[in-house]
Amino acid sequence: MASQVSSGRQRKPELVAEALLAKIRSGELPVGERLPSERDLAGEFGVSRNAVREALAVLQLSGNIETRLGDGSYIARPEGTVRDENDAGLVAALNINELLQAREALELASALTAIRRATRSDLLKLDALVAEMEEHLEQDDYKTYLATTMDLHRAIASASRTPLLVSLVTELTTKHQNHEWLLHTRYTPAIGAYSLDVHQALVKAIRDKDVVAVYESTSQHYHDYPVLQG
Amino acid sequence: MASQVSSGRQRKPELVAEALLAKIRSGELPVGERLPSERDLAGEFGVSRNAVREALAVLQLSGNIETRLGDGSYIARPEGTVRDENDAGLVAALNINELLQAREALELASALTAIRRATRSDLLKLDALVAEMEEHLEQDDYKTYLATTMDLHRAIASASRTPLLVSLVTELTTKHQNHEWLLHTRYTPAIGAYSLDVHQALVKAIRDKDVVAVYESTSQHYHDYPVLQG
DNA sequence: CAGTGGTCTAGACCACGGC
DNA sequence: CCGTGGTCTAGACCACTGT
Repeated sequence: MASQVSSGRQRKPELVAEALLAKIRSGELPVGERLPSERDLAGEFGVSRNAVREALAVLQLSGNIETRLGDGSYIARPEGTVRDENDAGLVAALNINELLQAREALELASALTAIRRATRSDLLKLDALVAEMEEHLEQDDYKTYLATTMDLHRAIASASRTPLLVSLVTELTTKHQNHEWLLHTRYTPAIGAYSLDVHQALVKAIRDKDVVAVYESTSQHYHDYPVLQG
Repeated sequence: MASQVSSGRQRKPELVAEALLAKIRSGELPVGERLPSERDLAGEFGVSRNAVREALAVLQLSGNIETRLGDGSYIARPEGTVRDENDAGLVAALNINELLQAREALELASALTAIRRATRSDLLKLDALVAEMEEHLEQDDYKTYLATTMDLHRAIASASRTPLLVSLVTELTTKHQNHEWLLHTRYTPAIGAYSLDVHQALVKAIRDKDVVAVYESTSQHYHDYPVLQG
């Protein structure tokens, strides 16, 4: 029955879901009301029970109905407020302090996750970056030193094998690098040496799988970060 | 044919998915290899094509295979290896396994940061949510229990006072809830009790400012998460 | 008990891709 | 062209819930 509706490019389940949603919106199906059985709905809409079930599954996901096994489906709420989150502007909206807080938290997560997931080659890469930082510092090339520091943090994120962390840390460090306030930070040999020390400790802590040491070195890193507070 | 397999309590699609996953892990199906057609797989496993399709849908969501219309399905990667490309899309682009990894890392960061920043009222709110979880569990209302669990994780993120973490954890838990139906989480009283235990330990660890305990309870939480493919 | 949702089947038709 | 995945159907059996 219900000969193939060839015209519509929309799938049957979607059409059914929208029809039911319309009835909910119009008040024809008030909250708490019990829906007809799946078999009845199939007959009413001229589709198979499978199509009806898929439509109901969608409405369940959006929280519009609630289904009870052996009983029936009930209207849960008149209009599901659908969450349409977009993380595009998420990072962009952060101010300086929030960005620093975010970096601290995310790099802590990266390092702790890297403890469990880093491969030997990951660790070697971290060693190489620390060595590179050391060289830049010896040549008083603070600018390159800073850039390599960012590379290190991105490498740690990579070692965590967590795609979202890689994306976020990359985005945050890049934004960090691009901000002019970073250029205002005055690196002296003493500050540089201290910074290197903290990063060496961080890498060592990851290799030693020392959770507490990772936590402390990360806290240290940001607590002493050369930036205006407030 | 293939009369009702009454033995297994597991659904056919899951059995098929696990069988295919085993072949992938064993190397019998190397990366890039093309799977037999859905019709052939149905014959091979003695199930209907629908069951095969549902199994393949799960493997697609977890990123193990890639399906091309009119062509076939191909092995995308052997296991939790990462996909390189794109930084756009971010959260939206994550599959289930990556989403779980991201949640673990971010919630670890939230909890650890909350150790330093949570106020007394934050802690009281966490207690309240744990108590609520306890009640839902006593009533065997696993669905509401799960929802409250997500609330708890969001509350912990709030307690970290880190805007980006709040946004991300909210987004991830919401997306997770929408995918829950595919995970076919089978909550039993034993699993529920264990889960509650882990969450209670987490909140206690935050209050005690016990870094190691936070790390361990978070690891525990996700290590034992009821989901296909560890 | 009868009715409901949960699952699975066998078969059909379509649109698309490669040969 | 043929085979593939994408969709839908009609019907079946099961486990559960309400009365």
